[in-house]
Amino acid sequence: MTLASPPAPVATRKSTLGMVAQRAGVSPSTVSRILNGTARVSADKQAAVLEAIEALHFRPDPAARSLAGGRTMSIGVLTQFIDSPFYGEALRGIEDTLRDNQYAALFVSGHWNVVEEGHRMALLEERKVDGIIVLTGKLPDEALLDMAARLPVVVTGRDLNSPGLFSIDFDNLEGTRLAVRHLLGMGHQNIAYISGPLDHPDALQRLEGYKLELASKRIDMQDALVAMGDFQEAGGFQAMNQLLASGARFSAVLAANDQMAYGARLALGRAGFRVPEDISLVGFDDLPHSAFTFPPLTSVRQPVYEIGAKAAQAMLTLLAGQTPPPANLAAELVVRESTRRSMR
Amino acid sequence: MTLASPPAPVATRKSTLGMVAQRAGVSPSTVSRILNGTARVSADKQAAVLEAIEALHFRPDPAARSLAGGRTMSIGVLTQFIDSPFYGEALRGIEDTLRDNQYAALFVSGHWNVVEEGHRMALLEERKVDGIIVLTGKLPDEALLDMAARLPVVVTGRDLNSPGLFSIDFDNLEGTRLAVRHLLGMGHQNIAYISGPLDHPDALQRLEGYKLELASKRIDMQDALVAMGDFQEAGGFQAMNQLLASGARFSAVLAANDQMAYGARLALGRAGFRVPEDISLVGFDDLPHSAFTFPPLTSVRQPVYEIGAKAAQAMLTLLAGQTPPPANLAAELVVRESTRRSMR
DNA sequence: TTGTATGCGTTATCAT
DNA sequence: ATGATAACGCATACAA
Repeated sequence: MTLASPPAPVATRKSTLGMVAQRAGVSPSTVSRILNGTARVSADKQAAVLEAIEALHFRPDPAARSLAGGRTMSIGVLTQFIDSPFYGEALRGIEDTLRDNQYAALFVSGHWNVVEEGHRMALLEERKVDGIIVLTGKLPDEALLDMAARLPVVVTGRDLNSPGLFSIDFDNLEGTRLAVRHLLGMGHQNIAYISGPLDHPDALQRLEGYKLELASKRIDMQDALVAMGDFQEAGGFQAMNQLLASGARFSAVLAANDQMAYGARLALGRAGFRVPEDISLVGFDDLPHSAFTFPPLTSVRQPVYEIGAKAAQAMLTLLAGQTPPPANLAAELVVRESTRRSMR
Repeated sequence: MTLASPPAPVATRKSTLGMVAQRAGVSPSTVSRILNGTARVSADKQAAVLEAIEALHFRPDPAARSLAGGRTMSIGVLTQFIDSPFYGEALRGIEDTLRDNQYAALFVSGHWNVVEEGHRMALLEERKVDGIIVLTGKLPDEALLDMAARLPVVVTGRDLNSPGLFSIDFDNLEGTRLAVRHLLGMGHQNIAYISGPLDHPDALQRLEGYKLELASKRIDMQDALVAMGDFQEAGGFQAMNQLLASGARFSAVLAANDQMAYGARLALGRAGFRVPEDISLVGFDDLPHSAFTFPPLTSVRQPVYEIGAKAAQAMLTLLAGQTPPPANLAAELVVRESTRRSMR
């Protein structure tokens, strides 16, 4: 070992932990400890290292960390469609929160397909993410529990807790109840319902809320008033046409999501019905767009951005070895101009 | 070296390249070579290794690869808002294409803010992505060129090519020209325009197209017919109100994107104007939703998913050391029901 | 064509 | 509290 090495030129190439150690006159381990808060170090060394990090613009290499068994500072996020209008806001909430904490998000899409979701989860694990946030999806609870045994997991859309697994449920059931109550309160006795595909957890819960609220008011649900959609505009359009063609009587329509409500609104217009003069219409999700449809759509609002942010926060808490506080984000009804008192 | 090792238990823990080599009876380097196609190996060894990989379910560790200076098999994607309705489809195109080629996408958001975009680019480089796809944004060309010197870069929204840099431009200018031509052809002489924010590249190009088409038909542009929006519904709404309040005469409105067109349509409706009977309305982007507004919106369509897919393909080509073929995705006008012949 | 040896940047184990 | 040292899993120069 040569005694006198030339004074370290400031960050010629990419600086490493070793270079920081050298410049601060400490061992690499000490630098690592300071970086990770793994152990206490004396104040003076701490200062020297911090100075060196600053001077060399040092940033730990995620790959090296990963290899050495440390944190990768990245969180996997299993979403269903990267361009989902609904979950999109949640992604933003997650991204913002993680970024503020030096974590990077690795987004993958499961396309509402169990097999694909499984593959993506495996990919995330392979990539050694520090934790996984699952936005709803169709994975069986066991799969999540199983994953949670190895990695912190936060999941939305279910009520399922265990050590290492934290869930934030959507208020789907209460959401549709709110909507039905609103319509009932305005004198609508016959409320049609456009459901999402029933193999979809959100769809199931929302339909349940519709039934429950009706039942609680002692109104019997008419099968002829329920049509199936696909959670897209096209499905809402078709479902509405079907409802119209069936000859069933109704003065209001509740769609299981806003996109289907948009489609239904078009079908209604085409058939010569005015909204809300002839038929009242309510959506679910309160997409940003819903305040600007014609007429603006009454819709059930879920604080999706906040849910994403809370999910990310919960993940950080889990990562810190603590238990996140239960998160309950209530749905609320945003009344706009697509609903009015029944004239019948 | 012991002669008889117990028959390798199939993938007890995570299998490594070393384990594959051992099982196949070759050296680790040979396995690596086969994995990367770095050199030719004899057919028999090749087969043995492939068999072992299969049997052990071996998947190379991205972190280790990265550390050793190899590919990370991940591509950074700089988008502006992870939940953008417009670019969302491009993200899907990118994701699909990359996934089919064993690459993972690392999405980051720049929020149309040069500084933030710079930070995100740095983050991507830190994470040792193999290449970066930039969806438009405000980064100066030099920044991209600079990055391209170190990493393959594919960028949308500009016309800028150099070794290691491939660009796919949107057809913004021709897009608005198409829309104006359509309106002109229907007898509309006074066409109002709702522009996006002018510090936004897309907005600038689209406005230019509007001006150019008008000029080419020897119609002089009236400043009073141009209002500024923010590329969101709210901005379109306000801009439309402003246009209405100004007392300017026009029989058609062209909005620089669909979201503003939605807002404009609401403002029009509120003011008692019918679309298209009183005023024709054209949007830009042809978001999936536009086929279902009331009335369905005539809009300029850009094949966004395809652009995303092409960008990803171009990246793969670049990664393979080749030059991607020039990609020209033409815009087209989708005529729906928000436009009709002028009655004046 | 194939194998050996070395290093990538960090964390963890074990000393001290 | 701090330092030396050994992995982590892979790619690659070098040797054969």
